[in-house]
This record gives sequence, structure tokens and C-alpha cells, in this order.
Amino acid sequence: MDEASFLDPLFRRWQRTATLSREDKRAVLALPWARRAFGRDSYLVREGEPTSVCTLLVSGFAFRQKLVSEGARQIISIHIAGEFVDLQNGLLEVADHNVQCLTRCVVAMVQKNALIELMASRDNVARAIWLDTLIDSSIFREWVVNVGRRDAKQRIAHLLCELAARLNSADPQSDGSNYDFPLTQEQIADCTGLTAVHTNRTLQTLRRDGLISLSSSRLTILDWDRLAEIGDFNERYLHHAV
Amino acid sequence: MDEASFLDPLFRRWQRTATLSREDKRAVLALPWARRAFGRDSYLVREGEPTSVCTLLVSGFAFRQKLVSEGARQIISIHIAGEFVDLQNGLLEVADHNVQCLTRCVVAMVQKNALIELMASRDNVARAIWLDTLIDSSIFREWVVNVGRRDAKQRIAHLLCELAARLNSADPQSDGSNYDFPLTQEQIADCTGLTAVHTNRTLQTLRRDGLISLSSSRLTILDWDRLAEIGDFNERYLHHAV
DNA sequence: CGGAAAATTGAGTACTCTCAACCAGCGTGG
DNA sequence: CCACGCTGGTTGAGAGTACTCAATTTTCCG
Repeated sequence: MDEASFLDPLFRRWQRTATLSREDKRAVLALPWARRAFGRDSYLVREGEPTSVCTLLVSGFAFRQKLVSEGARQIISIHIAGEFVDLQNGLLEVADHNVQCLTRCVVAMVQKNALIELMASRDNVARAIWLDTLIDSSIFREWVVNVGRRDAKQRIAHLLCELAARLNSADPQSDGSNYDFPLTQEQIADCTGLTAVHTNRTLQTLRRDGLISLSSSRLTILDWDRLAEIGDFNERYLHHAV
Repeated sequence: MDEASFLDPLFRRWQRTATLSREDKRAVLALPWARRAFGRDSYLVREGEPTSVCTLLVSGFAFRQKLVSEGARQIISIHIAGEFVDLQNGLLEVADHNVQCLTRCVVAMVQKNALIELMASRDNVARAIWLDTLIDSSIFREWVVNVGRRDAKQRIAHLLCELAARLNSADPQSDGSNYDFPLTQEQIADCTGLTAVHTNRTLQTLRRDGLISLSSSRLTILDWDRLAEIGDFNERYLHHAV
């Protein structure tokens, strides 16, 4: 991937929901960034540590996570290529949660200050970035609902639908009902507030019901309508976001 | 409350975490707003409806909420006086959740466009507003963790701690361990993803253990340290916010 | 090819839910 | 001023979803 196109996915993403002029685009693409690669499970952000960079996920998957006192882990969101994984820490001095790679990841790191200055000077960009974080928030809210008021089958169905919808929105070429699924069952459990064992059994009932096929990291949604209905999935909360 | 001081709580709140100049303050206080009062349970924002105003809670309590298909309700956050309840909808065309009054509320309504224009012209204000929504997000994340990975006792303890900490931070004069508690048991249940019955029983064990006293809408935290420990409460995620 | 990680299965447990009844406080109206 | 009705709180019993622990199989990766 050449230099020029490295920040392109980002720009495309912002373009979708905000109005950015040619100068805005120039300014965004002029941001100084550093390319880095990370292995599975590497930390991109650590709770308690001061934040200084913003990390754009160029390829791969990442997730947000917090640990509770007994050591249990709750995953708070999944991030796909083209998304900033830590805009949420934009103005916060100290990270309040962890961000980890789900797969191998290539990222572009931008100094937080550069981004904040860019926002101060270009209000369209500021708006685009704010919007990005607002959509993240909306997803957090839906996750509160998911783990708070749905049963195991619904939670997992909802999660599968969300990922499919976002992947599809990010790349309309892709087939949202058939994609490389980056989560282990234990991670699905941590997304949904379940145990790995119960997640396993619940996935089996989804398979038995002919809703999905999931093996060796490949997910096929066999009956989107029914899966979405079971998961009470309404994509309004994604705000046509990636 | 006279005109001049109506937006004051807001300004004080933003002042705490952002740097605003005298001109910024003038611009904020010059925002056109309309005072309105609402009764208990009134809707301030309705899911699915276009958003056009931003609502500052001047007095009273409000909450965010979403309904699932079976009709169950999940409360996503509580808001106290001095907070904007729907900045989260700032750039979103259509609300993705409901906001309701928990008690009688007095609010100041500001046209969304006025706020967005203010942000475009004053980058300090934009930053303050963004920060506000980022802190909201952080609270959402903690709630995902709370309902996802804690048991009933922990969830309720955490909720009580959070409210106390925020009230205290909003008004350092107040005694955070003894405050008017605005939630019914059914609402506590909807915050924590439990049923009202189980919430009742869990509150009883908290009382029996000498941790709290709660009756007729008055909460006293008898042993803050132990309650915070049980609830796995670490206020970092509040970012010293109100 | 071998070891580790991930997925699967079984059995027993327990936390939380459901349903249903009952009590208590309080505002309203006769 | 008391009765009524409503909302919110409390209790009991039984059911069920999800958990724990532990063993086993399968898959993945070096």
C-alpha cells in the first residue's frame, strides 16, 4: 500500500457522513502518521496509561475491552478496518479501557495533538471526527441493551448481525452474509456477557435452526431475516456507519 | 432563576475540563434558549424522531432508555442537573434512543444548529462539547461492563456508587453518601438488566449487610469503601466529570 | 508432526426469573 | 376526614437459563 492511499479508507469513511471540502481532504491526508504492524492480542491502548496517539486501523480487527476485579473480561466493541480505534480517548488524558488486536493489524498512528489542531482549524473535520465518536457511542448503547435485556440466543444473533452489517457498509462489494469471522467462541462470550460453554451451546442451536453456518473462522448467515428478527436487530443505531 | 444564570451550570461544567476564554463564555451564554418544564416520565427525546434541539437539564433527573422487541426496557444512563441530555444526538439526524424525565425537570432547549454553529466558530467550545460526549461514552462503556460481567449485588452497588460520585462531583457541597435517590426499584432493575423482584431482594441484602440505607427515596451509603469494593467501582471512567 | 488453543460434551449447580399474592404509602375525591 | 385506588415495595414457591468444573475431541499453527 503506497503512502498516498494509506489514509484513504479513513477519508472515505468520514466522507460518507460529513461534508468535507477539497482543502479538508488535503489537510487530512497531510496528517503525519506512522505505519505499524501488530500481532494478535497486542495492546493498542492500555487502561490507565496516558494517551498520546490516535490509531487508525488500516487492516485487521481490533476490540475494546475492560476487566473487572475478578478478572473477567467484557468486550465493549469490535473494530474493523478503516476505523479509528481510539478517538474515544481523543480528549481524555488517561485511557479508561484497553484496546487489543483481534487479528494481525496494520495501523496508522497519528499524534493526538496533530488531530486536535486539525480539528481546531477545520471545523468540517472536527464535525466528522465528532460524528465518528457519536456513532461509536450509539453502538455502545446498543451493547448495553444487548447484554442487559436479551437472552443468549438473541445476544449472539445480534452480534453476528451487527458485524455483518458493518462489514457490508464498509465495503459494499463484500457479501455481508458470508464473511471471515474474527472472533473465537470465548471472545463472543466476552462480547455478550456469557460463558464460553454457553456460547458454544447457543451457537449450536443457531446452526441447528439453519440460521448460520460457522466453522474455521468463516461465518455464513443462511437466513438473514430470521437471524435479524431473533437478534432484534435494527440497524438504525449504526447510522449508516461503517 | 434569572435569565443570566440559567446556562451557568452548563458553563461551569465545561469549564471544569476544558479551557474556555472570556469570549467563549460570552458566546455560550449568548446562545438562544427556551426554558421548559416537564413532568415525570415525559419524553425529551424519542427514538426514531428527527432531532432538532439540544436539551440542557437545569434541574431534576433524566434517563436514556431503549426498548427491545419483547417490550423490556434497558436504561442506558442517568443524567443529573447541569448535563446536556442529548448532545449524543448532536450530529445524528434521527434519535436512536429515548430520553425521559425521571423526576420533574426544568430544561433549557437550544437549537441544534445554533450549537453546531457555535462549535464551528469557537474551537474551544467545540472541544468542550466533544469532551462532554466522550465522557458520556465512557460511562456507556462502563455500563456494558456492569451488566455484562457483574452479578446482581455488584451491579447495584456500582450504580449507587456512580450516582453518588457524580452528584458529589457536580456539587462538592453535597454529601455524596446521603442523597435523594431518584430511581424506583423497577428503574434500578432496568439500569442493571435485572428484574424488579430480584432487585428488591438484592437491595435487602445490601441493607442487611449494613452497606446502605434506602427508604422513601433517600439513600444513605453507610460504608462507602465496602460498597465501592463490592461494586468494583473505580471512578477513573468518570474522568472527574459531573 | 506435535503441542497449544479452540471447540465440544456431560453432569450438577445456582443465580436469576416468573408468576402471583400481599402490603404500605400517598394523593385524590367524595 | 376517611375511603379508595394506584404505584411501589415485599414475599413465597417453583422453574429455567446460564454457570461451573472437568474431561475429551478437534483444529490450528509453528
